[in-house]
Amino acid sequence: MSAPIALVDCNNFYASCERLFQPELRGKPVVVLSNNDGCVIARSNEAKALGIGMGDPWHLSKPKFARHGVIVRSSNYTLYGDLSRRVMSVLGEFTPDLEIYSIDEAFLSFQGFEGRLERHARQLRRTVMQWTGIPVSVGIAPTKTLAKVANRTAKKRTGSDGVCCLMEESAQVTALNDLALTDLWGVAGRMASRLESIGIGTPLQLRDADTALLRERLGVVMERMALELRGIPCHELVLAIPDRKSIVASRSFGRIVTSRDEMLEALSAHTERAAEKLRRQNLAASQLSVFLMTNPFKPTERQYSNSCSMRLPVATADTAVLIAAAARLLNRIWREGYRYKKAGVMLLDLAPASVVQGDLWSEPDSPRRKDLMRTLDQLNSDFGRGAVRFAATGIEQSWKLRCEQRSPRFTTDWREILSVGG
DNA sequence: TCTGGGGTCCTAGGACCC
DNA sequence: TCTGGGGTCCTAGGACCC
Repeated sequence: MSAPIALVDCNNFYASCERLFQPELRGKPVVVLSNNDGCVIARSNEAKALGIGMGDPWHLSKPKFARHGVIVRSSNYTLYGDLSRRVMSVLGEFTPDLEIYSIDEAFLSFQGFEGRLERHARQLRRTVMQWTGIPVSVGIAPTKTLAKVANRTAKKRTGSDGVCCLMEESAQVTALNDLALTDLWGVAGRMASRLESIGIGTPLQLRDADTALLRERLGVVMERMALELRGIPCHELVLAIPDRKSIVASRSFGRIVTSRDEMLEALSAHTERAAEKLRRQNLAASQLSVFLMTNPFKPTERQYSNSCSMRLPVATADTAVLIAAAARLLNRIWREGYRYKKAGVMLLDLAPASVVQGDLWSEPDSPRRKDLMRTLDQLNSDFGRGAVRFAATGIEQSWKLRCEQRSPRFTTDWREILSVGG
């Protein structure tokens, strides 16, 4: 039997956070809205009971909310982030083997607590409530996928005291029988349709399906899913926090954007935020991508969406360089005459900045350096001295890493962009 | 008028090399 | 003149998650 894994999940996390500081919200339907107050991203149990769905657009739901006295809050991510850290630190008191999976969820190893798993879970639950005021549910099972099922069952079953243990096969069958395919962690609408098309209509049927067939028809993900449902772990706890592989900064516009200048301003702001995140995590990016789009919810309007990415000549976390590159990319995909609703910047191909040591400046005659200097001169003439100065800093820090890891092809990409830009 | 933002993993297919 | 096939790397796109 595999070691027990517990999934601790905060109940209606954002709504619970709002309640913490406004006790008068307790017992009432509460929803939290997304950026720009666009749509519902969290609901208290009372709000769920009213049939309010995740992602419901606020502007369509307003009358209903008014009718039922639903209390509405704009989101406050600083608050949620802070409370999340507090909850996680309490969980850390219970075990060092902790994987923080998302802002409101963590997987814990319960190894060593066999025989008193539920008692241990109840104590954990009480402690988190006492120390942070946030209610959590705990699901225990031999695999992560089953722990997800257990957590869901704990939330749903009345009288479960917020804890559900699915270490026994019979208990697993009972719980799985209560679920639809799309209740499983990793199965959404499209995959459910594909499963149904090969005769698998329930979680139990998926568990018992032929794994070779699953792999052949649907890929390795569903094969693992079946194994996990049988209690055979395919996903281990990830105890060390891995470096990010990409960083995104994007926003829907509060009001429609139609001019290139305004778009550039927005993208510059996004790039700045992304670069800040990058530096905070001590990383550098080698690739940058920019995207923009009109409002897809308005089918009567002419639609346009596009994206463009480029490999940077060096890995950098420098705001000026990244903004200069983003401006170049915008020139490529900008089309006049559309009503833009959203835009963003993505940083990719990230590497630890601390590994990056440079010796470019000690090799004054290196052809790569000359290549780069021409590029920088061009940047300089386009974006002013600042760009070059900052770019030089970036190169100094990252040249060696680039040379070791990449072919020199990137220089042509970079110059191609420079020569095409408008 | 008004529909979020930030991530990960897997796969297929093309480029390239030998 | 004949004109193969396997391995690897990279990218774009799909699907999913919170």
